[in-house]
Amino acid sequence: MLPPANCRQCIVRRQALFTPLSDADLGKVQEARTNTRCVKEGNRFPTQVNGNVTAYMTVHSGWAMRCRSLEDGQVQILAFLLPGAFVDGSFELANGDQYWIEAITDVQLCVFAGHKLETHFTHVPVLARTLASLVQNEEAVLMEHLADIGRRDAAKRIAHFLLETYTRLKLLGHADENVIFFPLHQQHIADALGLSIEHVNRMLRELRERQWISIKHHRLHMLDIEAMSDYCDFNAGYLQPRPIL
Amino acid sequence: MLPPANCRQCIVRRQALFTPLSDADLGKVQEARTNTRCVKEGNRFPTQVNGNVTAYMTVHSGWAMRCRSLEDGQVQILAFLLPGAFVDGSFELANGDQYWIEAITDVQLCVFAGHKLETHFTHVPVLARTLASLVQNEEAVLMEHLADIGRRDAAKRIAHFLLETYTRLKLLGHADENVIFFPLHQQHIADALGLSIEHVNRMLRELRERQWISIKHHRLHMLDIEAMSDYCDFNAGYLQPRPIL
DNA sequence: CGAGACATTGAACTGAATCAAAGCCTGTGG
DNA sequence: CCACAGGCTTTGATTCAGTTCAATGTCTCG
Repeated sequence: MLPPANCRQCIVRRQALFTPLSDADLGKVQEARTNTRCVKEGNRFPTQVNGNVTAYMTVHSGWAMRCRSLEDGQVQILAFLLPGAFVDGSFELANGDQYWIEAITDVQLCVFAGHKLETHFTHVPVLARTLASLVQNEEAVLMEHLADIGRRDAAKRIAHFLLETYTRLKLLGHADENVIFFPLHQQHIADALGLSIEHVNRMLRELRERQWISIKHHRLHMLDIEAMSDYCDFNAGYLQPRPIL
Repeated sequence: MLPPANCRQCIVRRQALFTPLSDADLGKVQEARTNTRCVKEGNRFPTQVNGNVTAYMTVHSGWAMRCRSLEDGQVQILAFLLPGAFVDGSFELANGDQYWIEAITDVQLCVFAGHKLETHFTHVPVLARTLASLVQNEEAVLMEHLADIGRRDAAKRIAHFLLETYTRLKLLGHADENVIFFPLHQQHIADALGLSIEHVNRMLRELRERQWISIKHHRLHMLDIEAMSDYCDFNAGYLQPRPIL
């Protein structure tokens, strides 16, 4: 799915950084968008485009992940980025060896020239305020993951993760009839939740045998959201975007 | 340590939200500060003061923690708040049963009227931009905790946590000669790192026997930062505040 | 048809939890 | 000045959730 030439027509805009912008302000933002770009499955997001430092990007379509590698070769997936995600790549730029962002499926990116967008943060106050809100929403997800990994057992952890992912996509309008597109392999789930791939497999079987989920051909089917939410204490509250004032 | 009546003289200001403000802008912020307040050890931060919703606070002195409780009674500590921390309490306000902020020592707070500060976010663009940067720095710490809990064993996890805490205080200018004030009990460490208190005890002994640390009378002494950093792959890069543009 | 990538299963092992007692301060009151 | 109560810390023994190791199965694609 290619991004349109004009940001005004963009379908992910309402979930992204540029939600509350007036038509005039949106025009300014459009100027900062230097280009669009496809990152192929398995590749890392660019930290530079055309020789310019490009700290800012929006995921227009596809799935990506923010990664951290430890010195013993293990990988921790810190977050999954879905359409609409606004990425400030400056952190990865500064710590490129240990942190990076990688495409899980092919990803369409809108790339913004760092210095141009920074200018807008000053001239369009609501933009900076929206950025802060977006980062806070991201933070809420991270905090819930922390509770997940720190205090829930493997089965609940996985159940919670699947419910969260389903709900995020639903809020983005990408779920129909309790089914979502789900490109993750068991290794991704293991790396995100701090488990071994074999144990993920066993626990997924458990959830399958309870008739709560079914995963086939990269489609995740949620068969009993209520029972599952109850089981792992999932409450979607933390996923609701907080109002931008 | 009481906050001064005038924000211009505040010693934590350089680490906090109001770092880059001009004298005039600082005056505006000062108006939004409705009062200061002491939260006693063990008590929760206020979500209301004088009947007003007070979503914003700065920790002027003392230690606090952001908590999440799960339905089975377990607690996950999501973050420790140190002097200079800027707190947007709106999330806790909306999810008060499950999320809250609690004082570990007596804490001096500066409290801001939500609506007044929001106004300044619009009129003083750099303020909103700074907020976004602060939240991003917080996020970096959270991400590192995720890697910590997800992929490091208990001993490394604790070593990493102690190094992080020491470094954060050092960056704030609160460390002298490899010693910091350290009010945490073993239960706090357990709840932050997803371990049992007994295991925390055993692993602390291990670190003590290696002559890496010593904890006495609420003082943490770092005896061999180099060896310990090496052991647990600690790299302070993620703690450096990112530049506010 | 064969190769490679991913998923699945089983058995043995282990890091950390749990359960159960002591030990050790610190402050309080007789 | 001593006793003792309560909150933390320490230690040991046992158990268990989750890892590791080792195959085997299955799907897809050239």
